Amino acid sequence: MLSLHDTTTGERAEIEPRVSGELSLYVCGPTVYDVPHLGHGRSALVYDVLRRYLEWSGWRVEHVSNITDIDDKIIARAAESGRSPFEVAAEYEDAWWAATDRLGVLRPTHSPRATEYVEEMVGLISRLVESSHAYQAPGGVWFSCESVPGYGLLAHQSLDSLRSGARVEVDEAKRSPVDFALWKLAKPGEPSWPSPWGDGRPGWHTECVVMSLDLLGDGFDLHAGGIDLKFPHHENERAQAVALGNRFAHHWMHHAFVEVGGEKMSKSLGNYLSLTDLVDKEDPRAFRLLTLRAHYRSPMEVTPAAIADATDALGRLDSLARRLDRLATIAASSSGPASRSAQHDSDALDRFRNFMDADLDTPRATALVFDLIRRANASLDSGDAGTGSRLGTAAFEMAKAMGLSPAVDGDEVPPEVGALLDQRAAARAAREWAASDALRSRIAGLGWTVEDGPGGTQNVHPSR
RNA sequence: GGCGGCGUGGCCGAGUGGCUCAGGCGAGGGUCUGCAAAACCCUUCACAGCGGUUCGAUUCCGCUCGCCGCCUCCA
Repeated sequence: MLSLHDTTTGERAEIEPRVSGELSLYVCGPTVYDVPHLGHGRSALVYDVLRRYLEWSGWRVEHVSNITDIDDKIIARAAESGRSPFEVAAEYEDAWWAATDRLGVLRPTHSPRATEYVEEMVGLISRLVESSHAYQAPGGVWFSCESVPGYGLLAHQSLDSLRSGARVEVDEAKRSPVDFALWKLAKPGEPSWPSPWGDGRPGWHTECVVMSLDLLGDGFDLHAGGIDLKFPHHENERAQAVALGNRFAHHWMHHAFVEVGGEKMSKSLGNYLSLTDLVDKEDPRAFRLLTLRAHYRSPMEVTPAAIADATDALGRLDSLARRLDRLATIAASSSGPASRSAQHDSDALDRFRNFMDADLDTPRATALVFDLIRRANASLDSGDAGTGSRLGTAAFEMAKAMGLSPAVDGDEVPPEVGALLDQRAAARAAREWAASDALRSRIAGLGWTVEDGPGGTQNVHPSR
């Protein structure tokens, strides 16, 4: 049974879903004002792995992740580029899906946009005003944090200490520095929606409350996001929901940052790497493997060396896959009984489940995969095809449960490469090694790697 | 100031009160191969510092040093 570290208690707790075998999951998605960076990619991957693992285990996962498509930063971006905020949001939402698709992240079951929920947000804010949890002031409507008992649950701080540490200016007509905007009145030229308090737009913290409750219902199982969202964003979401009598999320989980030289990667620090660039230039699986090898609650560095490291490691996965494919082809063509339906190694799969169930210990799960790869190769080397494919199949099964698949060399060898391979086979048969080596170089120049075995050329695949 | 976290071998990065102290990458040596590649085997290796608890600590406690995050928008 899956247990996860819960932010509210600071302890690991077993996930007890509302409906057995089903997880309702809400993940805070991106504000689409720029291309996504590696930190956003990690976020998408962490919850993709959670979801895939649960689905692999037979659960049904209702996964909601929002798109914040109206926000001060989007408006600012639009202003500086002479476009409408809606054009800006659409462009970067496209970039978001394109990048996460390349990462192999499953699309959420629902991905609501903030602008689709403005009416509902106005309704929620109205109820907060009516129940005196919110107040109108110049500039908009504000939420009164001290009106909610237990404010600070996620921050693990009392309202007093939050108030004294607040770094925000106390102007803005706020009654308390911790209070936050529910509704921002529009300045001239800004996009706006009608409301009882005047035309304006919702504050950021309200959309997730409305959308999660609408799509998942109260008491949904798990609310998740980056550690920076813990406070104030999630605290404020919870405060609104609780103020209106909701239980809100049952469990809370937060993942750590991608860092650069020990510092948080962020737009404001200017030290970010674009996710879009990464998935264009590198094997997207390398980034997934890196996120798997670091625990989700630990910070991780993503350097070019780390990407190269992970890419090389993936080579082990791919090369075993080719080796087993070859074996299966041989077995199939000889219609022999050998290793046709390879059985999983159930002991290994049990260990895998234990690791994953223990707060998603993907580092150990990944280590297990690579250990199995080594053992599978060793078995194959010793001629034990049955054990080799059993272990290898288990490794691939686990990798799949974490969203990692061997690269399939689907594309056929192009004719010019095929011709060179034929020439090389002839040269080798004639023991003309110099000619053979020259041909291998030419083939490599065309982007293909040749691997020979005792009986001749065993494998040709695209170089990486 | 409050709250939270980090400091592991050449590098990345797990984990644990003692047992052969993950895994990947790298380096060196082997096996295999015409040579390579791939694969396997072997070697290399650590727990920031100082105290304390303990039969025994990298793992627990305290302190020191260094670093980071949140308390403002942020995955």
